[in-house]
Amino acid sequence: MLPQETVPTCDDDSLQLSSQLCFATYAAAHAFTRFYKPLLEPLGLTYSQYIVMLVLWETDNVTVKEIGQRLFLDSGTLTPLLKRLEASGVVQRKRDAQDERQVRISLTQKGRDLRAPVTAVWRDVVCGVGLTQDDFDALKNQLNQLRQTLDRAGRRDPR
Amino acid sequence: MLPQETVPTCDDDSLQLSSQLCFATYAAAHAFTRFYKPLLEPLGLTYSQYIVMLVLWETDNVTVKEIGQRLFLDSGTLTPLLKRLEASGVVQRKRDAQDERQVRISLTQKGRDLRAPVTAVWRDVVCGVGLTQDDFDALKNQLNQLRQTLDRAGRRDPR
DNA sequence: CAAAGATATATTGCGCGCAATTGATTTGCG
DNA sequence: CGCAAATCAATTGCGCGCAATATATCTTTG
Repeated sequence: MLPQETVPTCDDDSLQLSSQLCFATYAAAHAFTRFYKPLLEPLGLTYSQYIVMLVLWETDNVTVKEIGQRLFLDSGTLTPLLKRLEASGVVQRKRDAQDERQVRISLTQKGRDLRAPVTAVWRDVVCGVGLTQDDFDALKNQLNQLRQTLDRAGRRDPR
Repeated sequence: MLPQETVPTCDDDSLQLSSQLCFATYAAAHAFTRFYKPLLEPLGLTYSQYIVMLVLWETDNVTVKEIGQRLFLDSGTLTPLLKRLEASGVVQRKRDAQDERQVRISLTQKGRDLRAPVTAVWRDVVCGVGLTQDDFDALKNQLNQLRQTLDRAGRRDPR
């Protein structure tokens, strides 16, 4: 008998909640935001704002578009979010002088100062997930791979 | 040297987007809903409505609370969602005669008829994720485990 | 049986995600 | 150059998630 690629079964029973990889992903993602919420709240950040700040701590003075590409979010999500971050004083929004279509986002001192307490939060989360380094990385890589596959398969006619 | 549990590192570089398991989970979950959207749209369902229907196809005539427990959602999310499902004619909402606090959700014929086309959608998704049965199940189980760990760790003083 | 507490759903308010559209700016092409 | 197409951000509209609160109903307890 030849070794064969076993594709997940598609019989009738498979349409159960417990069989759904999508639901496991969905539920785990929401569990993460629930877990983060009380930790980020004292810092005045939501989970989505937190991942935007991660981008800025890595690369300051980026455009809205660049943030969107890294986070897979669009301007409809980012514009109001960034305005809230600006209102709370952690970032500054400014039209690019060279290309006035773009808006560049830069950290304020208050924004830079948030990095240390957020690092502490992140330590809590790492402990909270209760995984070894290897399992942590393996799971992360599988999910990144899955996202990429889904997004590529999702574009119609990907020639 | 003793074998030791390797906890994920917490040095300064770890606070990068690419190191974040939470972001990988978050992004994969949104990729799933993006992938599902054009497939479910012709059936008049959103992704969230889809997972509610999964519950109902497994167990008809359940209370809002039971749906919430299975999906980790509360009444603030479910009540308006179920009203929309009722408005589109796929479910019926009715106060329980024995306990008037409860609202029981049951499928209409139109709701039962949706099961077949949704099974077809699910086949598309299974192919879209491009995983073998084993990888699919393993990833699903790890995510379920992760969700459980996060939710348990999240409750303060879990005595 | 009445009051107190527990339970189930509904409502309100806020912050996302995202599709679709708009407006401003820049680029590309004849 | 001049105008059409492309690009970027903002806006609008809708459907979640979820905390906090409100309301109605049931249960428990004295």
